[in-house]
Amino acid sequence: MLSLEMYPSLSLGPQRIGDCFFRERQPPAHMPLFPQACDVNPKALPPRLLAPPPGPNEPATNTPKEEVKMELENANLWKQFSSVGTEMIITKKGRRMFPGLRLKLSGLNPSLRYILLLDIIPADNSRYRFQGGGWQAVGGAEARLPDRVFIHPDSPATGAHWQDRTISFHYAKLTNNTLDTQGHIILHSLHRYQPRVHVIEARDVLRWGGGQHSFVFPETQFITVTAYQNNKITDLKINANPFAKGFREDGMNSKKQRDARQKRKISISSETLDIVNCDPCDSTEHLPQSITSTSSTADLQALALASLPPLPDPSCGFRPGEAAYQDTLVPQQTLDLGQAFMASQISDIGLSMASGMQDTAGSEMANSMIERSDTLGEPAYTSTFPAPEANSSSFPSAPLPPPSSTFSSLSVSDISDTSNPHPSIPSMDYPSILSSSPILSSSSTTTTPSLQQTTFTFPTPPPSNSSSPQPLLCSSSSSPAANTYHTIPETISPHTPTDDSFSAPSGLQDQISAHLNNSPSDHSSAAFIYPNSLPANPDPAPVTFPPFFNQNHHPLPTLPCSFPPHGAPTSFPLPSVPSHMQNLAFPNMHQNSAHPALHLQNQAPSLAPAFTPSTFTHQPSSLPHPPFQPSSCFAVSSSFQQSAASAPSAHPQNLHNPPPSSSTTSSSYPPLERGAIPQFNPVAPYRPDMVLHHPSLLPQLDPSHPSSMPSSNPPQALYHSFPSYPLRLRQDPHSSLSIPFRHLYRQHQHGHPHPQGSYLDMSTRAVF
DNA sequence: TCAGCTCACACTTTTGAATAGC
DNA sequence: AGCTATTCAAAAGTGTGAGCTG
Repeated sequence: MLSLEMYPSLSLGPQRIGDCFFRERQPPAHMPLFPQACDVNPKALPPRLLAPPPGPNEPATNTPKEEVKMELENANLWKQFSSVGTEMIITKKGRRMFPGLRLKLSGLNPSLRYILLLDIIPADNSRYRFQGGGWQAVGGAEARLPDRVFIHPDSPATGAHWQDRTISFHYAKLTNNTLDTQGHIILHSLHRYQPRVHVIEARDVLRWGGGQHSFVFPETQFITVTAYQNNKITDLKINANPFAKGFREDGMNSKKQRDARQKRKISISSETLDIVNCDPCDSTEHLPQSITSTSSTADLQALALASLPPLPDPSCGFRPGEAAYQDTLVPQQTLDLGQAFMASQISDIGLSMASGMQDTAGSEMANSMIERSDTLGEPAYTSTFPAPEANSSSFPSAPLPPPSSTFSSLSVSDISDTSNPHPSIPSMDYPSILSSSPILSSSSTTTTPSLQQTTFTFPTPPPSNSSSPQPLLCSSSSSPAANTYHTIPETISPHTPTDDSFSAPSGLQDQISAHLNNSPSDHSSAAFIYPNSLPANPDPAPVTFPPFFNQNHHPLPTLPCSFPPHGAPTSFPLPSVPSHMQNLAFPNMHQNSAHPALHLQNQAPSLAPAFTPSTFTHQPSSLPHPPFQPSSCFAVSSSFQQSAASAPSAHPQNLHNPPPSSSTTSSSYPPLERGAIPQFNPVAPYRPDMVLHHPSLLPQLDPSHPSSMPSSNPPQALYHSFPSYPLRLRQDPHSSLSIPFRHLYRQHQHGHPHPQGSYLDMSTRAVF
């Protein structure tokens, strides 16, 4: 839990609470629902919405030179599921993910604060159906739903906080309710998705900036379902999830127990009838049970009887404990895929809980145990996710990756090292797409992992913590050495020519450069790395933005909420930017695009790209399905590689192998082929000009949809019925950003705050 | 007819308040 | 009075299966 003591900057007034945020277990009182919160008259807000930035004299924190790394703690469990074809139940009310994401972070600056986000993006453009024991792509994906982001409840927290414990996102819930008001992550059923975790440097929840690191673990891909399709998955979940313990063979809710209950009910009914009919059958023995027992009591009795010798066969045929007793004698069936082993390892969840595990739900603990057990005997990690074209659900087994996925956000080049592919994982088992897909054909020979270049550098306010060595991103891009993130572009695509590919208008770049040059002291002048940089894209010219953070802290004059029409171009004015730069649109933010615009002045650059799978297009299923490469975590470095997008090569088909990295030690996984995960293909680079003037580049969902039609007009909103509620926050009097935190809101449920953390809806849809 | 979805159900774990003991 | 441990009940998380829907 957060505390004001720990995070003084969180000591915002009520408006802060009402700002579409909800925090886990916070007092529910006085928390207006979103979007009402956004309608609050800004003028009524307390003067100080955000903590003042550190003073000029305030010591800056040093940016840690250590690479930010994220490890998937329960990677083995994930791999077990992935080897079968992970399915995630989604319900109207929201369903937790199991397995959950259990992560370990390292390389953070202990004194800086970070926000951890979880978002889930489509893995491809297909809809799936479980046929013939496997998943088959049967058509095109449905229109993309509002992109919501789950904010880890601890956010923002210091790097020390994140690194001292296992980070779990088990509170995040998935729903298929497109009208969901709970803030859950909305997904389509029978679609394949890829979770992503973002680490964003931030002074507090509303002040994001600095470096961003995005991590993708291919083994966490899953297909959403409303009911489990694959029995193997069901068995795995039952045996791994403590909440489903009752469904295990020896559980009270196992099929046999249920059948027994059913029989007993039938018997009770018939017995009751008999009693009513004055049937003299053994009333002294079972009548009390028959009359008073509920299924629960009957089960308890049955359980108690289980250890007893068989009861004499009642003359009436009513044997309450019979089934239960028999059930207990039935040995557990051996589970496929090492389930038996798993079951044995987690047979006593309570034990594991008692072992002193912290910060984990029971399921997570079970996972941990499973993980440990996996390290001893790890099953082959083979993904059964189908290759759409292959028409086959079965995949060859792939060699097991290292027990854990570790990824450094800065190690893009490492994983992309084509010259030194990981021998341990010669082939991936999410193959089909890769080999068959023309898009990936070029990359099929490369070991470069597909990277979602969602991380980018971003102006960071000076650290308030004097103990901090240096500000993470205090310097402009002009001084690469100063910022560890600035080096990412080169790191990612060292071999690519520098340049040029960045399509930002030269004028814009000049302006930015000029601005930077003129504002040397401005921390915000740091280079901005836009996401979705293509590995192939070599040299993204770093795009620098004018300072987004105004160091001067003034009362917030207003907190206007604008409601731009859906489909309207997601552009936002940048006060401190030249007039011709005022409308800076992010391609992926368009309504019909996967990710609506993020109207964050100082944050938009960092976030919008981060949550924008630019490569995801609502293409017909006929499109080749991108391959899925399990095994490694794709670190998304925070460098900006916008150029990739603009360059023709940005297209997945034209992707080039990233340059080999000199250091491969940071990643425990072998390099993945680029584009293994479709949406992570650096296809859609950020190109303001393209966005504004090249509608054809926008995602095409429905030909009939206005947004899909080429036109000079801005793309139409994908979700017409849902207004957007950009929240305009002002961190200083000089700049006002239209913040697209449309779904940053707090949920009220039965008068209680949302217990599951914070959600940020990146879409244009309103939560309410 | 059927695939997919919703809901109630029973079981389980988790959580927090109440209580007891020191 | 304050702290810790225990107990208890409510809330919430599970998969299942019947029923509904298009």
